[in-house]
Amino acid sequence: MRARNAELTKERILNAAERSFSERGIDGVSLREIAASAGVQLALISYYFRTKEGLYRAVFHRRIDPISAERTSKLRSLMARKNPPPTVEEVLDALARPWVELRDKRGGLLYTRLIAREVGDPREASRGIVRDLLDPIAREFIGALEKVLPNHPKSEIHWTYHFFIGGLLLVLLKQERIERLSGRVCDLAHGEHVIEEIVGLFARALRNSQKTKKPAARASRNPRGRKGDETRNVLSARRKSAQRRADR
Amino acid sequence: MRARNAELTKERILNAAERSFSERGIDGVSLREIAASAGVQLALISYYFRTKEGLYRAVFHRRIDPISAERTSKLRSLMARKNPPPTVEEVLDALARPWVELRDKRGGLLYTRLIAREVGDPREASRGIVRDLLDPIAREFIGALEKVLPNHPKSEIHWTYHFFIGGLLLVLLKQERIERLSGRVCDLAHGEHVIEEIVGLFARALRNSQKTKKPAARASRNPRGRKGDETRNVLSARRKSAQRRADR
DNA sequence: GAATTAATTAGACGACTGACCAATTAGCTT
DNA sequence: AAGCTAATTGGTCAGTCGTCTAATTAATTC
Repeated sequence: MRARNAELTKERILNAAERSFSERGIDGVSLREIAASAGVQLALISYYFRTKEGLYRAVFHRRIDPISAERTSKLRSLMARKNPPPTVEEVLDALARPWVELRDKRGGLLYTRLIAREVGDPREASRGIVRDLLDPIAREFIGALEKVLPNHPKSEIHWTYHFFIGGLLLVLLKQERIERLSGRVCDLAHGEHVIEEIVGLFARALRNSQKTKKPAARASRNPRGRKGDETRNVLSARRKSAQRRADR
Repeated sequence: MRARNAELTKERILNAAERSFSERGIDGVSLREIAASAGVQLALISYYFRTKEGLYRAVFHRRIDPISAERTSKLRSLMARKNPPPTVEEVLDALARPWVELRDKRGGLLYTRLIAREVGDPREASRGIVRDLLDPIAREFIGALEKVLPNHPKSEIHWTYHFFIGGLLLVLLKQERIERLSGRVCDLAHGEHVIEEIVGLFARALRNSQKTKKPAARASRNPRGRKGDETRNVLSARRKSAQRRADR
């Protein structure tokens, strides 16, 4: 007889479900498998989560709140800072870091994969998980990027945001493949390194954009719109480890 | 009675399968659904493709060969050109264009989504479709980027390649979401525009990298390793429509 | 310590799954 | 016109699916 502890039982089910769903998708797993690997009776899943989709949603909700909270609190305190003003690197860092660091925690990789899988699922729209849980974050970060880069056209900010997320998701998802292709040149194991690479690349792209919001409007200073003086110098305000690879 | 035409029947099955698989994944679809939407008897699927996975693989093989061929032929003729030498933009363009243009053809979006889905599937390793069909392309393009950017460290090239693919896949996959979030600021409908944005962004990032392969080795000309003189000026060799947005 | 409630068990339901088979039909060759 | 083979049909197979119900057990309350 199992010890009667509802919370523990739910946790066991959620853990097993998270693993199974992230490994084989919502349709690739049966509730019987989940129940078995959780060491729990099949009917307990229905008892606690009603349906299979209910369980699936519960897996998401368990983890999404802490991450979202960390992300937005990080971003808000960052954007509130006046001196020195927040940099592009810092905004992108606040966007990538919670994901990457979650990956390195126990079970975190599973959840990262689960999110990537849900994002890639054409049926996700009907579930609305992405829309409800991730859209608010997207809006907030896009808004922050627009504030940090006031002269960049809106469209470019949006494009960059989605390229960034896509790149991050793929890298977190296809770790083995990237290592295989790169001959271990890319160091996927250390999250700090991943953050450094992706933040660096996208910050560079944004900084060196030739486009400006209104082509002729504010053309007084910095006429070609590249290498904005004020955004460039705050590189010194970067995070600890980000410096170690800034050769010369 | 159906007209007896084996090729046509196979095509009908493959078309229906491509649609269903891309919409709901390999586990989200039953062979009966595919047979029904193809207007074909269930047993004909087994007859032509043996198993469900056999059908799945056939869907990939039907389309991957033309794309791979187009991509590599484009890339090879590009890399063979001496004067002017190939640019980063052109290499990235040859990488993105076949995908984007396929999307705009009949049924192409379905296949694009199918690939994204397979790439995101944790079980894809066991099938080996990505490894067999996409790894060769990846190696070739990474090699080309290394040739075009001889002073960039290998790792940066690799990272950039994967970020590029990830960004491209996500954008092609989540078209509706991006339009929703951007308030129609991003124009996903025109493939040319998508290519322009992603190629521009990543080329900018690569061009403005501060890193060099061997910090002090080949430091004769272009000592700071940024804004390579020769790569910068060939911007005029860019593709037709790429110019239309190069404001000022 | 009996009553009440929450947690857990065991089992069954109809529906659906992929695979397979033998029988039948149409088109081609000779 | 007959023979042969490829193409197509209708149906069956053993399993598995998610969900539900009724019975049983443990913990809590009065």
